[in-house]
Amino acid sequence: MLPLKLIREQPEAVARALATRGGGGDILKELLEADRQRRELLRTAEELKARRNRTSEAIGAAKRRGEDASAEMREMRAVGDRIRELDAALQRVDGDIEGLLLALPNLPHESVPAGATADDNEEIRRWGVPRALGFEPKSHWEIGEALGVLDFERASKIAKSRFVVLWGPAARLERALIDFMLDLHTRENGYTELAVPHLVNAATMRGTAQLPKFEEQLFKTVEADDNRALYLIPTAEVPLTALHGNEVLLEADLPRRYVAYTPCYRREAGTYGQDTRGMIRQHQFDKVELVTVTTPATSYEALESMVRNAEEVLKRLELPYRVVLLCTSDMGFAAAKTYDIEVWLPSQGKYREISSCSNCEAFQARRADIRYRPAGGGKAELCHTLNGSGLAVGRTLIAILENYQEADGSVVIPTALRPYLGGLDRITAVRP
RNA sequence: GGAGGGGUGGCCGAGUCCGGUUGAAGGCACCCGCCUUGAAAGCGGGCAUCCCCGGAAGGGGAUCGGGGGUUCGAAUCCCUCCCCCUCCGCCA
Repeated sequence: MLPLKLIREQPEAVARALATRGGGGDILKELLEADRQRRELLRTAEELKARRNRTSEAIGAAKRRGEDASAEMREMRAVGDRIRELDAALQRVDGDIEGLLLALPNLPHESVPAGATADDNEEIRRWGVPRALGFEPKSHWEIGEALGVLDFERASKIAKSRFVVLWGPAARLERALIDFMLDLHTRENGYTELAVPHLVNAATMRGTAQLPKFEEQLFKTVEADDNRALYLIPTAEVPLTALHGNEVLLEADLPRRYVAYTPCYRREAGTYGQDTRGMIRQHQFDKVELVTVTTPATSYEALESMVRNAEEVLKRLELPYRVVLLCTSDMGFAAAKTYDIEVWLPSQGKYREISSCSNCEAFQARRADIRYRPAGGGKAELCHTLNGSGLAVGRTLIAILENYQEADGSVVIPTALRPYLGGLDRITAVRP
């Protein structure tokens, strides 16, 4: 959410910034008009309330003196009715403004390249060299199905498409990846591990900006009273960021750096044609998520270190990747600046997203009310919130299957992971 | 699921029966000053948030879990919803 004051005071600048993300102009116009209306109503209502307060006090004083105040009381009854009308009108306008504000995306940081499509993203750096396989690389689903460790057929039987069952060594590999990532981030990168609810309420989803705009992407529980419905989290970013909602933290306690493993649930509405085979795009996938809550002065340093923390996972797994700075139109709704990390997938001959690290600045903090008290005391200020995958576990598993595939169809386990698999160094065929 | 208790400022905690100078006592924490070689203690003072008007000084409004109602006036009365705690039952 953007501050209304900023929109009121610098409408052209906001419009320009939003235009680079593709739109928002008409919403801005509506907002400015609604804001004008609101302030007019507010002034009138507050003048009447001031009068009522003064008179009521006088009535109280008169009554204590035993004097008659029925004329004033009659008058104030009429004033009260008028106030009620104005307040009702005000409430409608406030609701409109809230709805409009919730529909506006964050403003991009000045260092973000303006662009219309993903082609305008900027490659920042590459690490590692794709291994020369010496044979035609197979896709992860070909590898996995041949080994009997990825079972898409049975998954769609018991659920539907875009689910998978992992067998034996693949299931174990996934668990190993989770452990490996959590250990790295907690022991070496300074994050605190949390286990969080996978179902959250609507207010929480609003705080991180999944709602109201992206409801169709969420799985939701059915309740007799819809207001009490819960949503399956699409990422641990949601509970981790909302954790400090309606709190005032102390600057001395910042930054807060959290890591959590959770499954993520997404409807993937509108992606019917994309990545239909394999487990690139699933309704349920595992992810180890990093979240930082910090001060505005330190949030961009924090973004850089978060990307490095996520990259470290790929380095240790010896998977080639590149880091990409997303352009204005490719960023998520809440982000002011985003780096994607893309891992090499031999079967596709290209890099594919495996992590996304964003600084949301105060956008989520304003919605969720996450503030901090500055070290010297004084007014509480909004925090900046950041999130990043460290990493998407399912896609990491894919990357291992594809990058470590052998001519005989087996898959070598990356050295760093072997201690987490009881020394296992290779996946060979199982009988599902 | 049943029975009871409770939600007040950064925290603790009065006030709610009997509505009016209570934005709210007191304490803690915090900030400034005095005292002190320094610190502590002690003493004095300050200290909620948001919104609107205003260049500022300042003025006004709202907020005692949320929403609604009664009233000239509500932290206090009424309705409703939410959350937390204790006990019983059930249960991984």
